[in-house]
Amino acid sequence: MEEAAVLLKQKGLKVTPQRLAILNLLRNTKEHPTAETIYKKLVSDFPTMSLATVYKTLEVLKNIGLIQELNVGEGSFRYDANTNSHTHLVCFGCGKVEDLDESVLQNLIEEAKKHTDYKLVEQKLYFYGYCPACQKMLSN
Amino acid sequence: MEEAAVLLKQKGLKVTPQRLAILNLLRNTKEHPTAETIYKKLVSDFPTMSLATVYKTLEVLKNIGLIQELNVGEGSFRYDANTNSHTHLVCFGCGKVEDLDESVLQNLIEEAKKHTDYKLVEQKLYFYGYCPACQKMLSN
DNA sequence: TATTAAAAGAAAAATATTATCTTTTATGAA
DNA sequence: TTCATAAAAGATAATATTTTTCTTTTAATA
Ligand SMILES: [Mn+2]
Ligand SMILES: [Mn+2]
Ligand SMILES: [Zn+2]
Ligand SMILES: [Zn+2]
Repeated sequence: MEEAAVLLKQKGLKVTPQRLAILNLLRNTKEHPTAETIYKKLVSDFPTMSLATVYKTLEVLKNIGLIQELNVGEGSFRYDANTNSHTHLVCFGCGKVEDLDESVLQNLIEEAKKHTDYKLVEQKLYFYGYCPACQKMLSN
Repeated sequence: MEEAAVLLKQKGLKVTPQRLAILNLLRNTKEHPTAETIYKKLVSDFPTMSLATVYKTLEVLKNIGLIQELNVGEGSFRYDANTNSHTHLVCFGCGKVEDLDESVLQNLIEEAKKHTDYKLVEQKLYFYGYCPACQKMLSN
């Protein structure tokens, strides 16, 4: 049995095809999809899938630490199976959201601690700009 | 005439009591209020104020660069009359949002540029944790 | 003061998300 | 393997935030 199934069981939660499908979809994409996008991608394989189930499942997966929720400032949340605190790039041109796969963040939290008396737990860093493709379009 | 009024005129926009009131409220608070909160604070002074006007005004003020919109991951946006790209602290305990008034961000964008081929325009950095008051409550 | 385009206000609509209710199913026991 | 049952899925309604539409009011200019 895979580790996600084990974790669900440990928490007293049922292992369902929908939960595994949503998790696997997130684990196999780099596009940080929204609940709506996830639903649309799964409904062909799971014709009875409902949007409510997607939302409820995302909540569950988030709560047990298998995924994280992103908020880049759109109307809706995006989801990411990479639960590490990592930096995202958001393209103003096409709207895509990508990882910045370098540890720009590495010592940022340590640096921030010097400047506040908050007990810091985590941080979110989003960069906004234009991806290479959109830069080309703009220059034409 | 104050500078905000001048700017509105320059853009061909009318200078209205509602617009000035919303801007002044934002300029005189440190709490990064939501549209709803702004509305509630103003409705006593402006009994005819409507929530739609608050939303439309925030959109206008944002578009002309007098305020910025924050999204710390709640259901709704917050607003800030400080339009500099600065870092925010969000308390998991009481939910308040404060500025981190140190330039933790200073060279962050320069550092990030080394690691991406995006054309970077801006960034958002939010730290999450517990404010001093909430730390005390937790330790009891 | 009169004209008028823009803004305000009121209310409806649109979205995203959450809650409720019924049906189905994963799970563990017999 | 069934069977019982609590949990999850699915359908739908409700909620909350934001946007849109429409009418009335007002800021700006002549
Ligand atoms: Mn990511
Ligand atoms: Mn601020
Ligand atoms: Zn792009
Ligand atoms: Zn606090």
